[in-house]
This record gives sequence, C-alpha cells and structure tokens, in this order.
Amino acid sequence: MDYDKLAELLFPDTTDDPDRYETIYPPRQLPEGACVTRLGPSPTGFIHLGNLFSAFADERLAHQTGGTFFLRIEDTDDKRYVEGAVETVIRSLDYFGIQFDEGASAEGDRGDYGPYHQSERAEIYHAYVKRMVRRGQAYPCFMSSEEIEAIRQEQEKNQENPGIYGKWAKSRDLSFEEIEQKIQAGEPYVIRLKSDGAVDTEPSEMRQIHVQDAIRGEITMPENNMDVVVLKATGIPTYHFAHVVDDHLMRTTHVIRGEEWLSSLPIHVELFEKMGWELPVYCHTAHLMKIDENGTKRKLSKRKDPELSLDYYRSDGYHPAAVREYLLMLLNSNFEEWRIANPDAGEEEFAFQIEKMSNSGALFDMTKLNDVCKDVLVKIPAAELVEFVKNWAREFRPEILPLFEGHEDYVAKILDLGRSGNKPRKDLISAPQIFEFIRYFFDDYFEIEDEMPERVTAEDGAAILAAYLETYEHSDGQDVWFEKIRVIADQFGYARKPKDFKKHPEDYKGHVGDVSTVIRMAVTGRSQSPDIWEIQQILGEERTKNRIREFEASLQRA
RNA sequence: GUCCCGUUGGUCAAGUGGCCUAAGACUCCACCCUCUCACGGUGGCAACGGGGGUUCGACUCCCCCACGGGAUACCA
Repeated sequence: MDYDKLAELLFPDTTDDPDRYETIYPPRQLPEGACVTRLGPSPTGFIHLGNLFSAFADERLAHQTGGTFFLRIEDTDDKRYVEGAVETVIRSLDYFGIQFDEGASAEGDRGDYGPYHQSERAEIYHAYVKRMVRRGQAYPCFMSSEEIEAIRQEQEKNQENPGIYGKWAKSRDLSFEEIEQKIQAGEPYVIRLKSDGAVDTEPSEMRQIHVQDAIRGEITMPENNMDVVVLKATGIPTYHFAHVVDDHLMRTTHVIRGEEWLSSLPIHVELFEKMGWELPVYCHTAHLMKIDENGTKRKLSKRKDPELSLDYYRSDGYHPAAVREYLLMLLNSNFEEWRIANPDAGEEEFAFQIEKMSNSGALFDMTKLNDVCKDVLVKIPAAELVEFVKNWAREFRPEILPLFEGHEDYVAKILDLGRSGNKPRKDLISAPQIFEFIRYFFDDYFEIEDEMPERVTAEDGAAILAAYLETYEHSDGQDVWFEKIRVIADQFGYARKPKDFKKHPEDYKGHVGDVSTVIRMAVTGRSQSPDIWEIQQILGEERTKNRIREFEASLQRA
C-alpha cells in the first residue's frame, strides 16, 4: 500500500506539513511552573455544578501559578448544539467568579492559540490525520453502522470485547483500488486509528501503560488496542483526537477532567505517542455524588437532581461567594482548616494543591452549604447584601422588589442588626431566607405569627403592653429601656431575672423574658427575634407604638 | 462479560508501617453565656466494608471478596 497516495486521495486539499502549526502555536512564554488549563464544555449551554467544580480547579491552578486559563468549545457533536450556549456558559461561570484569560467569549475568540471552537479547526485536524495516514497509522473505514452493530452482537455472543480491533477491523486490509473505488462511489467513511495494541491477548498479558495522574497517583492500564474513530464521516474529529491535537497545540499543561475519562486514557496515550508529543499532566477528578431516596450514594444526575444545575443556586438565592467557599472545601480538603486559621484572608491567598483533591466522590451537603453561607454572608457588608437580595428579587420575586428598591438604607440597617462586635449574629443564609427573616419590618408582610408565651395570659399581656406604652421613650438608651422592662416585670409578678425565677418558681408567674416576649410579639409578630430595642430604633417611634397599641387591642378582645 | 477507579463516624475529611486510646468541620444532644432566637464557649454520641496474608507491629503494603462509581459510540 502506498500511504502517500492514500493520504493524497483522502485529503487532496490538506497541507502535507502539519508541523507548521508548531510554529504558528509556539510554546507559551510563561514563568517557570506556570500551568495552562482549559475548560472544554460541549455547547449544550447546560453548565452544572460538576463543571463549576472542575472549572474552579482549572482557574485556581492557572491563576495561582501565573499561567493561563482558557475556554474551548468542544462542538464536535453537531446534534448537541444549542443556540447562545457559549454566552450561557460564560455568564453562568462568571456569576460564580470564574473568568477566562483566553478562548471563546461573547465577543468572539480572544487569544493566539485559536480558533477556540473545535468546529472551526477542521483543517488543523485534517493535517494531522493526513500525516497519520501517510505514516500508516490511520486508515479509512467504510463499515456501516449496521455492520458494526452486527459485529458487536456477535462479540457479545462470544463473550469477546466489543469494538473494532484485530480481525474485526476489516477495512484495514482494503487495497488502494478498493478504497478509491468506494470513495468514487460516494460511500461514507470514517478515519480510524490503526492501533498497535496487541489483540487476542488477555488484558493482563497486554503491555501496561503507566500514567502519573496528579490526583490519583500512578495509573496502570492495559494499552489501547481499539481502532477508534479519529475523524467522523463528517470530517469532524472525535473527542479523543480533538483533545490530543488541541491540548498539544494550545499548550495545555494540565488536563483536569472528570473520572469518566479515565477509561479512555489508553486511547489518548497511544494517540500522543503516535503524534510524538509529550503527555499533559492528567488530573481526573471524582464526581459529585448525592444520596438518593433509597439511601445509596450515586452520581448527581442532570435529569433527576435540580441541585446539579447552577441556576438552582442562583434562583434559590445562594450567594456566589458562599457557593465558591463551599466548593473550595470540597475541592481541597485542607481549605476548611486554612479558613479557620485565616478567617479574613481572600480565597486567592489559599494555596490550592491539585494533589489534595479527593479521589472519591463527595456528597454535596446542603446542610453544610447553609452553614458555610452564614459564615460567608456575615463578612459581606450590608449594602452589598441589599444589592444582592434586590437583584435576586428582581429576577425571581418581583412582587417584593419594591420593598428593597428605594429603601436600600433601611434594609441595610436591618441586615446589620447585631452583626457588629466580635460575636456577630450569623442569621443570613440566602436571599429568600433573608426576606423571610426580615419580613416583619414591612407592614405589608407583618403579622402575628407565633403564640403568646404560656406563662402570660391575654389579660396580663394587654396590661403589660399598656404599661410599656406608658413609660415608652423612643430616645431611651438600651440599658434604660431594659431597666424599665424589669420594673414592669416586677409590677406584674414576674421575676426581674430569670435566675430568680428558676430558684423560686413558686414566687412568680414567670420572668422578665416572658414580659419581653410579649413586647417582641407586638413589635415583630414573633416570639423570637434579634434585639427588640434595636428593632424599635429601626422601625421608628410611630410604627413601634402603633404595633404595640394594635397588639394590646387584640389581646383585650381575646 | 471485560477493563478501570474508589471504600475512615450520618456528611466532608486528616492519616504515606509504630506519634492512632484515629484530628478537625457540619449535623444531632447536653450544659454555659443570655430578655427570646442567633452568635460564642464547654462537653458528648459517632468510623478504618469483609476475609486472608506480609510484618515484632497495619487505617497505612499485597491478595481475594463485597459494595459503589465509571468505560466499553461516527457523545462528550
């Protein structure tokens, strides 16, 4: 077989000098140790937590080392294309603070290593495939999908490994004339790798390949022996081939991808060997898992698990900084302890290590996320939180937007309730929860929600409120204010201090806490809340007094 | 079927042959602080999947099994 002739037949218009791309895309001029990473989503536009998870690792690794992080759209499967997907991907990631230095963007490609859409790189792939053909490393295959299906069935019947290899790779033996004739007849074909892997050998007897995975350590697998497709009938490469060519030419140093790729590693190794290129550092991450209804751990799935979608966190009003913080905890096991030691440091100060990534799948724990949210939100200035909640409301709860819009200062004061000092309150978790938490500050959403304390009758309650109103001075300081409540407690037979009541419960109806709960009920409609005095200061004198009068009246009616 | 990866409390996890009577965080419980709640503090419950080896000694190394996950496409 004259491979040069075959290559010319297959790729008449393609360059014979793929090495020219080596000069078009020279090694990057980067500082020693800089990592080049990439995210390669398919253009469905659906970007999920797993993508964010690995994008985060990519981003940290690149930016921490002074390297480059780029976006490459892996649109080799035309069936998957969704309009506007690139914008969606970029926007989703940007919301969580992930930005690319290079690659596909809303305004088109940026950077010297493009094009960054695989669909636009056909001539590059073809140049390398042509060279493989010339070297006898690849060949056209004319088998129809029916033929391949029949082969698979026979292999299954004989308990053989499915796939095109060895004797099944019938098109390997086609003569030039046969090929030429089929092509002239317009028969569709793909280009397959002519694998050097041993066939008819037990896997354990096969040559083993050894790859150092940055997360998992040394990986040992039998070499590839499949004649995998490198170029589809459409002339577009498969993932395997595109990965090898692109990551070489784009000078990717670290390939971070999900563990589902582990099994195709031998294919990639053979391809890299055939091309004569150095392997990138592979980092195969574990999948995010969840516990499903029957209590078993399983991979988060697109279809079943709404929490996999990034939009889930956005629409549920989780602050991106909190999601980042939590993800970083899952990403690097030592982050949490570092955070405890450095509560105020920026995330970028944390030394992310790829080796510290877990190699078993982590369960995504919403309870923990909520806890992380509290710690993260407590550090965000109130004004910023107001903007955050406002933007969330605008998109997801427009009916409550008027509460925030134009009242930013009022809301900011509410959010700052008890947040100062060295033991700040940590009440705030997510946008909807924040609204729920502060709702009673707005008359439209104020209502009596809880029950009166057991130790206070309606009659006593009304009397307490009357006495409270009598002595109420809006300008009183907190201490003076509370002293007055103690006096009222005393008047009505409630202990001035809870401890007194605990010691001699028979002497009292209750204690000062019961009295203040009545007031709290009147002012907030709830039996639990932050400091009443501060709440009253924010509500203002008029609104406070009105609420007390109203509750007093309702108790009298009862 | 074959191949690969994984398995430490309910969850995230530290652990690289003796420092393990197995760290820390979340959850839960108790107590303290306290006008309620939250915060904070103190304490508590709770784990090396099973079986064989190797070794003076194994969570750590090897083998088998079980379980979970993945691959086995002209999807990525």
